[in-house]
Amino acid sequence: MIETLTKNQQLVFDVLSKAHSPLSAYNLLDELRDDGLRAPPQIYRALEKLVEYGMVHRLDSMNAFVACRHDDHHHEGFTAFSICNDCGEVTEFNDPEISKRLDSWANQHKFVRQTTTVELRGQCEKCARA
Amino acid sequence: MIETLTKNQQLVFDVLSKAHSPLSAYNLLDELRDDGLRAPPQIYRALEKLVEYGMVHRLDSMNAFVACRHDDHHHEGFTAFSICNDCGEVTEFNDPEISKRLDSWANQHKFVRQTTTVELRGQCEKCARA
DNA sequence: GGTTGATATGTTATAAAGTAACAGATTTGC
DNA sequence: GCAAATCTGTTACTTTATAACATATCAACC
Repeated sequence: MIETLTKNQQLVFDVLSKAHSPLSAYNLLDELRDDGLRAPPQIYRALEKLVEYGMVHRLDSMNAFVACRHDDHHHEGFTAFSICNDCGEVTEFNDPEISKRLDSWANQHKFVRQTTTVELRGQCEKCARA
Repeated sequence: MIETLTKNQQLVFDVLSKAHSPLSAYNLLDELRDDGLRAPPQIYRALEKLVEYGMVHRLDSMNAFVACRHDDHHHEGFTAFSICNDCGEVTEFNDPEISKRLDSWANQHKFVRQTTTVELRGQCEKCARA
């Protein structure tokens, strides 16, 4: 299922795809001012759709956004992230065992899970060595 | 290790302890205006210490805070949360297997983990039935 | 091709969350 | 009792996010 992006969605997605670390909505706004995006709602609306399509992830622990690096967005379940506090490097991973344990906890407690946030903050290998 | 709280820390902690759902810094400010807390930094400074002591948790996915419900704060590792989007009920849990898998991922990728966010958003049992 | 309903866009204004910086008060350890 | 560290109060500001409303574009159907 490939989504057809609107102009603003495409602009936002392109900037995020080329970025080497997470960008805030206002970082995106700065990048895209010359392309005619002048106000926050234009950015937030594009982000909302991109997140819905699974093409962009929102990092709750830092109020910022990254393009999904998986070829296939829409992988079921959730995505976990490690985020380097020094260089901003973000790595996505998905451990089925963790997924299973969260499911199992939710089932036992009859909690209807809608979204899941898993974020590790710390230092990436390179920054830890430095 | 029992922390001695300062006046403002105690005020903030008391309000959080009595609350039935997460409170934002500004909710706390509203509650505590009559007690002499008039500006955001007073709240944020108290929260910072309380979080450091492990007595309060910050919920990244909603920019809000809850008092820790475990008798012993300072449990090693991290705490996972389920948060009801309807009623705000928060449950803390700690699955050692998840902890282990996250450790294992971090070790394999030489990622130095400093903090961990695990938050499930959805509906609690009661709200799911309604 | 024109009408209609849904979705996307542009804009202004404002709300909500968080921090910098500085002065003064209080506590702690010696 | 003094010095260092910590906590407090305050002003002003930055960053993040949304409400509300008007206009424009698109898709589908007759």
